[in-house]
Amino acid sequence: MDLYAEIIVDNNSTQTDILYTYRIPIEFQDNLKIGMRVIVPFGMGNMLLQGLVIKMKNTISFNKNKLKDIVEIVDKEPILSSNLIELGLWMRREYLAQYIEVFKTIMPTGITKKVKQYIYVVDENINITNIKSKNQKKIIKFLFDNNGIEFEELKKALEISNINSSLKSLKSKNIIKVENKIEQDINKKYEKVVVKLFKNLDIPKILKGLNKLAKKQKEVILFLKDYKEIKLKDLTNLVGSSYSTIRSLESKNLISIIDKESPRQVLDKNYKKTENMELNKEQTECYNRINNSISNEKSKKFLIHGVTGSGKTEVYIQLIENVIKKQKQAIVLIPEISLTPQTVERFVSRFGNNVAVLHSGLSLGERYDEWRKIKENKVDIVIGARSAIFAPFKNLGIIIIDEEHENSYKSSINPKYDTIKVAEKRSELENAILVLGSATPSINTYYLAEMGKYELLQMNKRANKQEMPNVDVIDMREELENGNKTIFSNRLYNDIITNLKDERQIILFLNRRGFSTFISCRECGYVEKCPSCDVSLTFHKKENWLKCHYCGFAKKPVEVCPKCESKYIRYFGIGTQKVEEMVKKTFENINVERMDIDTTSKKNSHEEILDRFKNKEIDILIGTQMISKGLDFPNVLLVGVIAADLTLNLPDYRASERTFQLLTQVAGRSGRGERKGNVVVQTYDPNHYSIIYARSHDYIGFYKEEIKLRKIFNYPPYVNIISIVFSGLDVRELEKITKYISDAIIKNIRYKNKDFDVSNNISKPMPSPIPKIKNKYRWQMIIKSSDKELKVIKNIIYWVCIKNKYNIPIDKVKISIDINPNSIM
DNA sequence: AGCACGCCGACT
DNA sequence: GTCGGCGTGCTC
Repeated sequence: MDLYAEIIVDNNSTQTDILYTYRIPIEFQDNLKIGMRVIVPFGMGNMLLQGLVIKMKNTISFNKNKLKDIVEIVDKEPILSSNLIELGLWMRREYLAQYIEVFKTIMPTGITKKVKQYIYVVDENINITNIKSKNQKKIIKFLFDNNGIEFEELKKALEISNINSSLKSLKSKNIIKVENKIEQDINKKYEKVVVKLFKNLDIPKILKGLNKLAKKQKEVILFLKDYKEIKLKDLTNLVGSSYSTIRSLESKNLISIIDKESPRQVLDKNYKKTENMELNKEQTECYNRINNSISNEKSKKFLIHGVTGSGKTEVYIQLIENVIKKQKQAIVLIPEISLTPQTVERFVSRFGNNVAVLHSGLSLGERYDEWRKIKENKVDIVIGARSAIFAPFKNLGIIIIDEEHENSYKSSINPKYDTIKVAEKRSELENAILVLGSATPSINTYYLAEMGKYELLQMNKRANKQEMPNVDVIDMREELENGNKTIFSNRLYNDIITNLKDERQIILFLNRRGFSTFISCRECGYVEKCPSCDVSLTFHKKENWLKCHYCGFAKKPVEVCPKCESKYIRYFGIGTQKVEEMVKKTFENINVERMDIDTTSKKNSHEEILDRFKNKEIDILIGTQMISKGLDFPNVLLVGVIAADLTLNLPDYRASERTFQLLTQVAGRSGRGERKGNVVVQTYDPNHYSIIYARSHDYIGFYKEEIKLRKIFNYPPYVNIISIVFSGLDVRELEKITKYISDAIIKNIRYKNKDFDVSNNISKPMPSPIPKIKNKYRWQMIIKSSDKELKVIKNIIYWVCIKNKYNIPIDKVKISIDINPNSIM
């Protein structure tokens, strides 16, 4: 019977982004299934590539002569379920990505197999004088000493420009042969294990049979009495014997030494086991509502809006318990930055080694091991950052997304997917429950809850009946008028003093790192900028460097203005480094620590700082938004926000939303113990609604105000935003191409829909808010689209920008398309 | 993307 | 003739 497979080929090009059909040879027809990887010949050179089987069928609609055969099946079992394949196909259309990009995201990283070619001389006694070509002679000579060398190595060693044609010619003359071997990037980790082959009953007999001098061997035999098998390393350690002792026992067939796969240990197993906590009234209500749906086994979506400290995690845990009882599995997503041991511990201490953890801190091998634990049904729960949404569970029961509003749920690389949307889709495909949770839901999600797409569950009280902290807003303009030029208002200063006296710990928050944001000449106004990006350089005092926060460029600060040679160089704006310095200057004999990207770049430094804070070795912790999430330190009664305006003044439609979320989250770090906490918010804009509502912990009030503005100014959730960013080295060319593309898109949209309001929904192409990054100029166009029109517009963008229907010379520019981006900057 | 093919000019 | 360089066009 004829059977064909449609395959995604492992080739990173928009031009090969289609499904290719291959014939399935008879001998593979029984074993090949959708979701397996195969090796196929591709292109004119029949280069062997990995492919993923997406569909199977028994008829084809085009010329059979073009068909090639699948060469080999890679997997014994599908690595992707049909649900995950469908999810991937959906993502491709939704985010205008390529097949290969999507499926590389869904598959575990590094699983891709590469075919390597090994080159051999057929006859080692060949007479090379018969070979006329210089290059071919060179190759054969080299192969005499390096027979069976890998192709890439040969290429590197010989530096022959057109080595492929020389090899081809040699091959056709049967002088060399090429062997293909499939190699995988990551190898499983193996460990030697000793298996007992004798019965305990026979021990006396065995001991007698051994040589009198074989003292150690006898010890080992006796030791093995209590074991069926034991790791070689443990055995030699515990008995104090050497490997040779064990080996001689092996030669006597008393034991065998085998290589056993050992999963790398990602979690520290020594977490204390904890029991369920009793749920309060609100938690119980919430739990029951969701649990009903779990019992009904019908896909449903929930949004838990619960204030900071309302005990959402405990509800999640008890829901998961029930899901597992039903033989189903659970995915728990948390934002990357709060994926600290503190959060993971809560789940692991309840579920033990039934949990797999996936996050960016893992090595490729570790990640692969965790993935396989899920795949092989060794765990029922995965906890991880956004990519854990693709965990290959077979019977998914629930997806929980905590801190639903977080930016990191939107991917900024292709496919630029929104985890919330993907989770919605997956929960529908798998018939699972989706639970989103947040103290400050994103405006989008809350709107959808109001529209009935999510069932809204409110938790307004803190679980241990703690009171919400008191938030005071300080007008920094008044402070200045009263002659206070420091970065601390009188109020914050006094509060810090009292809290230090009471041996309480303090968190100070400023969402900007470095020392000064820009330096400029007072005489002529010259500002030091990055030579390859169009942004001002940030001064980092500790390293005495001006750094570019976009490309990492760094230089020593100037003492004289390079433009007018004036010595009056001034440093403007404050960052966390400056706050640190001011704290040290103002409050003596205290321990201060700063936590931002600059101090936490080393592995584990994040945890180390938090551990020291927990052990009260730090009095004042200063940090960026890194410290706004999930930290639960009962000894903190004061949180100070140095400048709330930073996020507020960004030219982005979500600036208010961000500010409100950030203030609420930071405030939530205060008063987690028995006593009521305090928050001091310093700002130059105390009457801004996001600050006013954050002060009274009034999410709903904020939401109502914000959603009104979104409607008036035509922003999400009322429209979708599509951002297309063009970047290239030549500005004039970039501008020209951007305009061609923009015109083509507008023309097509008009053609499809005469009534489309182009002037209100499509921005003219213009330079990006950051017009240059890493020497590449950036132009941008923004399209607003209703849900109804979105599909058509995306399709137009696909044909114009990706398939290049109009033959615009787009190969010189990079086009990045982002559907509903995090920010439009 | 990665490769072959074809065309051209340079070099033995 | 052979080799290297480069532009073009295709990949089931």
